[in-house]
Amino acid sequence: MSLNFISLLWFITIYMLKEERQLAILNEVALHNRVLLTDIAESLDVSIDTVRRDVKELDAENKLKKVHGGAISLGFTSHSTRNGSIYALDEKTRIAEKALSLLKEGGVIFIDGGTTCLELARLIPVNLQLTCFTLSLPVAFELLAKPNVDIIFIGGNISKEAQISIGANAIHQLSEIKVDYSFIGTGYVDSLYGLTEFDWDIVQLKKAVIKASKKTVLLCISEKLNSQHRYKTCDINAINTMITELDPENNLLNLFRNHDIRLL
Amino acid sequence: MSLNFISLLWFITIYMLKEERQLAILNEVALHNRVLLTDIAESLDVSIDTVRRDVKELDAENKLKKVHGGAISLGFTSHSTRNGSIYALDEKTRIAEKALSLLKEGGVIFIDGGTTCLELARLIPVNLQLTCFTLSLPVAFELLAKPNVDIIFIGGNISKEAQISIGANAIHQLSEIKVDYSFIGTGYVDSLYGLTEFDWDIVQLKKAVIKASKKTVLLCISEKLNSQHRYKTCDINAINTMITELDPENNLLNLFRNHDIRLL
DNA sequence: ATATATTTTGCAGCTTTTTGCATTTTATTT
DNA sequence: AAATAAAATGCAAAAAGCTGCAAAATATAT
Repeated sequence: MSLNFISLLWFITIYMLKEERQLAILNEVALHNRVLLTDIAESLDVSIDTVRRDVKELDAENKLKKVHGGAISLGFTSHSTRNGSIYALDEKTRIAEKALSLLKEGGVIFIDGGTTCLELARLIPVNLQLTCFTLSLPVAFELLAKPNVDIIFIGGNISKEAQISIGANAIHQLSEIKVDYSFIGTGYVDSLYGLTEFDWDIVQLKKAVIKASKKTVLLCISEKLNSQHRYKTCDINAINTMITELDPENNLLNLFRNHDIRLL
Repeated sequence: MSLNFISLLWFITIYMLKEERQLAILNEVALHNRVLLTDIAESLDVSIDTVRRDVKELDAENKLKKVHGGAISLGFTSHSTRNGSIYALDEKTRIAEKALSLLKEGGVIFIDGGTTCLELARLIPVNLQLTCFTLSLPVAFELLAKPNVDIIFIGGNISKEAQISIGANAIHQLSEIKVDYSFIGTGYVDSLYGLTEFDWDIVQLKKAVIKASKKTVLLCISEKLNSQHRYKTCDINAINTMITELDPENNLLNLFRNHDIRLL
């Protein structure tokens, strides 16, 4: 027992457990799709041999792919959903990174479809324990790679273009859950007209999602700000937090400051 | 032009893993269908010899076609989900082809998880109109490519290893549907002991599938014949049609002939 | 708590891989 | 056929990987 206390002390000060180290490596790989053994050795302050052995083990466990001089993500090689180039990927990645800060160990969240939300799913740290609802096939796929994430897929009719469940069944199932946070995208957003969509079905779905959430987080590239369309999902006030790739103080966000909404 | 971001990457990291480089080459080929070795060498800032060797390897792996002075895309052959080599793929393809003969225009079917069933999903003709239930993420993904197939995904907890919905929710939803044909796989099958599985959860699910089907079709490579495990899904009589890669008259199937089961 | 076994880690020497250059061979073009 | 471009070949330097080993750390047993 007292030994445990000592190892805890060690952990805090200098020493890192093998498992922690390997998780750190996996995290790095998940985040950047690649690592160099030398970089890891330096940043974790262990010899390159140790890193090499770690990577070898992780490779044997199929957690990553070891290559000459480093390691790459498994998804990077095969069909990680993002082979087809995603529009404004950099912005979306930045948004997703900010959203990560809202995630808490053991939390229950919902992740919407769309490339920005997919990016969020992709960036979830491998060591974070979460329960995650989704109705997006690509998101579910991405989450398969996270050993500590419980995935619950909301079934229903699958929309080919959006690759998500839609329809009455999906909506009904949403009505039976309540998550801490939902991370959603939107087709259009305006400080006055709120969130709007081109598609009526999608609106029904998003309404159900918002109703199923204690807090709703909107992930939205700034390009979509001050745009609107036919069908309304909700008022801007229904959103608790809005994350764009911009600095929260950016002038482009001024119109949103009057509302009861947190900008990130 | 489109390689600019890569040279930026290079500049920042000073070193690029061989795999990354090859991925970049593949990307360029996928994007423009043709590349010149000299261009690649310049934009990736490596010698032309290195590029040449890379392209040679990629060609050997059938990722692209090497031509004099450059490389060209293979065409739209391999861009499906099946990169990871599937065990006994030939056999499974033959099974799936036979299963296709049971599909009827406008039919309502269920497709199980597993590589054999995935192969069936892949081979569904693009012009065939179907309504297709599934609880397998890979199957759903594959069906996205079929414009005339309505996909209904049975939601639930997602099993990471099987990549399917499991649990009470999935089972309950299955209880509310009835399909013309279900195409299922099994872990083990024996003429005497019927269909068995290693996993109890899976058994519950398959029972629900069978109950939800007017007719049940078992897709099963002959290697699994006469094997059994702990938990029982159903008697062999519960199966209407069994499809293996073998000729229906093959002696290996003799034990199954006594039962009220159609062999294909 | 102490002693013992097991695992982990870093190091040294040696092997393998990767890469760029020089040279020769092969292919393409005019 | 000559000129030119591309590919193959051999080679050497540098980087990375592997193996065995001893010290250190951790786990287990007494």
